[in-house]
Amino acid sequence: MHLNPEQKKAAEQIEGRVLVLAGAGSGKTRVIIQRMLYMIQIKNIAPTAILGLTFTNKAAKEMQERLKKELGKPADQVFLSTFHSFCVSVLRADICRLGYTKKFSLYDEKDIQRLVKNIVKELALETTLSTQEILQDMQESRTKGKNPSSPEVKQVVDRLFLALRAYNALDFDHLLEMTCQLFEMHPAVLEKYQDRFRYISIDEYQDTNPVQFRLAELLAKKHRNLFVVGDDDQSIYGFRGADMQNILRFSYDRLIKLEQNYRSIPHILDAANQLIDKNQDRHKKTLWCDKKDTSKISIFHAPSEEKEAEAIVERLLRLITQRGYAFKDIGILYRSNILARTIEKALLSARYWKKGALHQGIPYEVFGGLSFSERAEIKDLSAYLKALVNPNDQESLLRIINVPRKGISAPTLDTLTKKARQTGVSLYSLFTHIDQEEISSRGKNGIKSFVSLFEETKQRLQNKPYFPTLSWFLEEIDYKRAIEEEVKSEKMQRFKWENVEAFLASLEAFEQDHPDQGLEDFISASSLTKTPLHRKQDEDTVKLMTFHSAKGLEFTACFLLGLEDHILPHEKSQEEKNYEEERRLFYVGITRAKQYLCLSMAKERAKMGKKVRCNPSRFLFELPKNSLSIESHQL
DNA sequence: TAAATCCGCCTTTTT
DNA sequence: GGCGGATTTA
Repeated sequence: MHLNPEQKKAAEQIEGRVLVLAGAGSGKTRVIIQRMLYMIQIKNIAPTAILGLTFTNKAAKEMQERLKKELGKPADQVFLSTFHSFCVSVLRADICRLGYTKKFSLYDEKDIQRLVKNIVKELALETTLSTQEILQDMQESRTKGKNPSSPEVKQVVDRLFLALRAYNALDFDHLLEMTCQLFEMHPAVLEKYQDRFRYISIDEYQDTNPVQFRLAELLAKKHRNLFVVGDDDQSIYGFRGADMQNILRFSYDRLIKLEQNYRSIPHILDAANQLIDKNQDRHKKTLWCDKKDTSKISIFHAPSEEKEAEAIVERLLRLITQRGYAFKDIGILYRSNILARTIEKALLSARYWKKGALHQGIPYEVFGGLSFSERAEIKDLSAYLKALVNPNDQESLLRIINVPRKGISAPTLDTLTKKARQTGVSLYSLFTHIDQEEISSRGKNGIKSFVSLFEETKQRLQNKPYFPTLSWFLEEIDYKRAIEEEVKSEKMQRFKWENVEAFLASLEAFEQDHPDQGLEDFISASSLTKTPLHRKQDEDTVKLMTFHSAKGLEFTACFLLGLEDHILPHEKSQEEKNYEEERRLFYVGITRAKQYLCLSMAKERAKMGKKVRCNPSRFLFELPKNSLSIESHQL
């Protein structure tokens, strides 16, 4: 692997605090991999002393694979994972010091929302804040590591934490918070990790929030070897608590800028550079390349969103027929998911010739929407497992106690949960002595049959493998029939059942790959990743996704659509006068393209069922005219 | 308890 | 315009 001089500097700077500002397409993953190789092969550093933190599973997996290709088996000893998975493994070992047990459950945002809703209802707060606003305030105060803005919200947060503790459950933010707490309250534990991971690197550092910052600083405090890579110009997760100041004010011993771009042609880079230069709050850098292709960026204005979509499809087909591109070389990107609708329709009805035959429908995949672990049936299955592993997990228990339906009504459950809270007894232990409760006999019978099956399943789960027990359990509760009764369309039933099978298959695969790990490890691994654990190959399809999900990817050809004021910058961002992040978002979109980039907008667009007139995005006027080729929407 | 209707939402969302 | 969640109704 050849490195340019700047990349080489970065790869060979092993000691101290190093900040690498890596522009889009500047080969930063290559640098991280080379650096690890250099440490292990040249500097004789033990692979186990290296920790690499990333934000996505995809990035972690890619790094592990690339490292393995170069290094072989020792690559497995390098600890490469997401912040969250790293925290899970720390907490599994030592969370007992914080009053939890290692079989804790993980709650996702939806679970927390439900829980908070109930808490708000129960507290009957005298406040004008909606549950939504409370959630938002809570979220913000937590990621920023400060106090909520009102006493009511504080009350809700306190209550939420009490509930989570009683249920032996954590949410995603908690994983980070608790790990920090553990390290701060138990220096010996921290020191164990400091001494093990003497060399730490963090990817996409511009996306760290204050808690992640704290965590990284704690880990690196003793040996001071912290290597962070990022691009402040690509910080687009501010709305989730990411704090750009972390990268802008990182105190470094050495700063290295990677500005040579290996991805895009000159006009695309010119446009990107000139656009982002309008931002004030940034480390100044300018991307350059040595490519000679002088093609310009296409741009057109269509009379309607339908016409815009058709015009994109037409251009897309030209790329295929005239330039020999494959579908998978093409990305269609937009600000928000709703914008996918119109373009999908146009892709479905497109007709084209391929290998002498007339085809209808361009193959495509839409990214985003409900991820695997968020689908109702998958949430049911993991709720079963969570409750089996951790019977204190009241939320999971409530989710599945009446699935499939067995006559346990909401009021019955309300009575029981209230009693559980007041007496400090877990809901499940009330279930096991249900005869003593005053509830309907139908409810009693339902709960009794649930408890006996549950107990038997727990017995069977004492022994590995778990997979046959789960299959047996699903047969027992006749989950397939429950799905069939729940949803009408046959297509949907099939889809859901396939998901169930995929989940079972992933349990089986996990057990084979990790024979020494427990069921709780499988559950957290599967709730920390969006896709089922085994993934299909990259198919030859056009990819549709938001600017946000496109970060880190590249396409030979890119279409950015809906570039209208109110969409980009989004109207809700305008209220906060926060244009800079929106500009970065556009920058991320532009820099995804290697050879061909097409920008488009429509004069009118449906908004909540009504057509409204739209103006071109103000950002378009910031691009160099010389780099644009203004076209009619009709070719 | 389950079906029917009504209401309010609608930016992005690595984990 | 379309979806999920909550509330009302049978």
